[in-house]
Amino acid sequence: MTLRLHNTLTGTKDVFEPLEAGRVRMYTCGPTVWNFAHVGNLRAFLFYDLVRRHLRVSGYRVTHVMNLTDIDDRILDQAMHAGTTIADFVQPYAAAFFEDMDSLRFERAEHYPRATEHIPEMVDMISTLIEQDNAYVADGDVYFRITSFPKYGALSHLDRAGLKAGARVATDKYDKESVSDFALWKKAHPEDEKLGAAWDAPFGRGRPGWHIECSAMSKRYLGDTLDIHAGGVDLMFPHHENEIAQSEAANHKTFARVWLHSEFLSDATGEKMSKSAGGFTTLRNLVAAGHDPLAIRFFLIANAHYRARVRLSNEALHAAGEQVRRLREFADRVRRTAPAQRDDAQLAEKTEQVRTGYREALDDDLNLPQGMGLVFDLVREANTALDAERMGPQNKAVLEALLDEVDAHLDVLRADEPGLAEEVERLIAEREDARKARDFARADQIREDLKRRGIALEDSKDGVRWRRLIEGARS
RNA sequence: GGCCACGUAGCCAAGUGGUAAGGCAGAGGUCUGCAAAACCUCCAUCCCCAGUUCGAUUCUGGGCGUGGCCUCCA
Repeated sequence: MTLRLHNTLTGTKDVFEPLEAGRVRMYTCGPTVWNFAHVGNLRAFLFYDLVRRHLRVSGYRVTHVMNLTDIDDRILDQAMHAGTTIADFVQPYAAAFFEDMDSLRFERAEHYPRATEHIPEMVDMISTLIEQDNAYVADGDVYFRITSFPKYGALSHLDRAGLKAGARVATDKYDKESVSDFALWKKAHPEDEKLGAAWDAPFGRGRPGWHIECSAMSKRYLGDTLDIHAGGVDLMFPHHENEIAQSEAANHKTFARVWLHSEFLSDATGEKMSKSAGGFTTLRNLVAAGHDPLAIRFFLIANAHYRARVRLSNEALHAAGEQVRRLREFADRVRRTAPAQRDDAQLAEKTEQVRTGYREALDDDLNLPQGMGLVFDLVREANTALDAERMGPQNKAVLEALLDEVDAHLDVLRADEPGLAEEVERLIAEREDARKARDFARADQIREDLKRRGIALEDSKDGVRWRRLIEGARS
């Protein structure tokens, strides 16, 4: 099994090999906590989650760093309007971010550094860049001198000419040597003091520019060279390009060996979802609309490949919910069915086939959608075998192992409410008595009552089963 | 204007130089006290045109369409 990942730097799927055997250093661009994360943001974050899970499945020890940007122009603006400090303004959104992460079952990263807690590291790096003439001070601001870094543009494949053509920004706003030079440090304004957004530095009091935090914090937690750096495609330019310039100029080492970029989520109209454009949907919105967070998780990581654009729609979300339901139903059935005497050779072969194919799909640039196609194919065949009572002990063991492997990525199968309400069991028993007495009216009434409370009952030859209805799938 | 993706059934979507996974939705059926679940059957010549090839949805060129980046942005 060799893992291949699509590296933006080379534009091809390359065999992944970390610098240090068995260990992966990964940095991923996290949220700017000026608002709730929207589903598009979450897609990128969930992509990081998939990467880290698969690395771990592949046997690597992963050190994953995901930053929280808690200072930038938007935060400054908002805090000003709210009449608070940036720290106070950001707090609820940072908390909301972690709540969203939890309800979507992100696996926690090892570090979540915040920009404002790493000012000294940034100041150090900026000082180095100034000493080396990679940066210059202009009227209290500090800029990175792009002409000092010839490789600039290698990641996004933009050349200087293209940059100039695209430079439609108000260029006279700053004292930059060149329009494409970017800010490392911004001079403090009087308002910044009130917002708690100014720090001392040898080159003058001020606040950090956006890009420097990632360079400084990744160095602090992961060293000069990262194995993997990931983010959304919109971060490729200029953010990641600037990170490379800063880090490589300062450290004289390759910054990141593999760059992974996930595609956008578009809204119903097919356009990119973005906070600044206004029309965006948060996880809270979707949950309020009746979608299960795990259906959303499934939709975002398993419905389409991470490098394909995805359009958010109720129908697609519903489909994802059904798929999760089907998988859970199946996993549950395998678990609770007593194995037959003998194993079924055909089922054994199929399971092994799917298991191999699934691994290969994931190793091929994390093609989870393809892997799921195989899994659902097996679900059907295995259900047939279960119907015919052909699942033997070995079959069962391998099936369960496969489901565990799949859930190592998906994480939608494990239940989060282990202790089943005793009351439900009691009502089921009561309904069974009613059925035996052929009092179907009473039996149906109990089933209806439970359904209204979000619990479905199913009669099977192995007895009555109950399950929680997925939100939104209630009818 | 520059650079770059994508266009597969009602919807979502994977994929391959040799006549297209999977899921949702829909139709019919088996099973069942009813229902649910499960299973079975049905449901696409892969945007258009030209070229390369024995053969292209898959390669090349052109066209049309959609979208992204070039500016804060996952």
